[in-house]
Amino acid sequence: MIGLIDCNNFYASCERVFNPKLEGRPVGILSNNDGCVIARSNEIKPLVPMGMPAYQIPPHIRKEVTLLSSNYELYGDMSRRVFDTVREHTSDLEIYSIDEAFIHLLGFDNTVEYCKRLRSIVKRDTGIPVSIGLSSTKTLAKIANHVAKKNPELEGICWLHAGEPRLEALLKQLPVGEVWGIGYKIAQRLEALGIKTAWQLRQSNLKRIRQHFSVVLERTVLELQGTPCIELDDMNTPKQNIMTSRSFGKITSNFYDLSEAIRAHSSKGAEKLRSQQSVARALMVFLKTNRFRNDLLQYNPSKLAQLPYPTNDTRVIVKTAHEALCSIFREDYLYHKAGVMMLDLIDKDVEQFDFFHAAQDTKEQIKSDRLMSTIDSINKKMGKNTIIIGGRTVNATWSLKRDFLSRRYTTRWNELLSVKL
DNA sequence: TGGGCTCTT
DNA sequence: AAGAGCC
Repeated sequence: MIGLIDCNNFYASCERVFNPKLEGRPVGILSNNDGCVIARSNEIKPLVPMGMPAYQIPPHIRKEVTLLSSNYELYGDMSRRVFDTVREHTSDLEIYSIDEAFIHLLGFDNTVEYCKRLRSIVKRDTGIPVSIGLSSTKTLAKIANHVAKKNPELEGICWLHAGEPRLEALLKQLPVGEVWGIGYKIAQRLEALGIKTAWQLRQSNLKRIRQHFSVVLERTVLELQGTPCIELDDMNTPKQNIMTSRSFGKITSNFYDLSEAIRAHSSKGAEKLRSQQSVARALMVFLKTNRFRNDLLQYNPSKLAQLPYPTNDTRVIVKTAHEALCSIFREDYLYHKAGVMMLDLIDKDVEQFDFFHAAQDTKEQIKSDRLMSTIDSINKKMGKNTIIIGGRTVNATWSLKRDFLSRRYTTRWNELLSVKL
């Protein structure tokens, strides 16, 4: 049996752990640059739709709600705490996202009781409320989780047996677009074919689905029928691409703003490569103007650049990215976003023995590795950006807008929660 | 009016 | 490369 543990309103719940005044209040968390609402407490859900740009919230509602900038350092650490706690009580944990994990359980009689206990332990030890959906496949466990959240009398746990009559009734009133893996586009196309509910999808002809759509949807149908066929990557599976990008707090046409942003992004990309023991053979630098500003000229260039040899050396990557930037920069535009993608990644150890790519002098390679791992370990110990390559302006004009940021209560000594006695 | 990833066609 | 998905 598969269980899906999902943290309730995760970002809002994290904020509430350290600021109990937010309990019972409508709380929304904003995307980077305080752009749009990406997470909501239950109380704000009827007032502000998911994804609404903050500036579009009507003033009379804005007055009533608390909006916070996203504090990923806090959410990331709270996520780790939640799943460390879960891991103490289950053997098989597959983390799926910052706030969700699948667990594999034997279907013993008191599974529901067991999950209730787990849920209260997580709440006690981390302050985060979770719900658990149980069923025979991941897709059905997702639906069970949804049911658990919507029906408070279930106390956060819902077990859906693949064969039970209740399941049919439930799937019949579940719009097809709410099934995991079915987004807006596919839902539209399914509805055009007369498939409007999860039940109709479950009963539909596999061959027909395969013909009209893809194996992905075929697997979803099988999962709805109770046949598990969706495998997730292990958390340690190295990424195939690594992207680092940000939109700017303010649009800019200043080359030095852009070159600083690209330096920071490519440097971060190199760090990410090293953390998964990969090297890149190529990278791509891109710039974007603000597509919502019809009054401004649009320009969205990108430049693919080969690295001189497969590498994760910050110095080489920053230099290559800078040259790519120079080749696409035009000064007559106002840029809104810049980023760097690491491409064509291979495992570092494979690369070292790869005759065709052994293009770099071995001594230089060893020196580079030692320098990079020294930088990484100092940054790990002393805080990120303790050592950086090249300069960096604090509060650069391109940096993020985060006007409503809470403290990083769990990861910074100088931002700990203070209590007055 | 986000950022970062995967998969399939 | 484009287009779909997820959170």
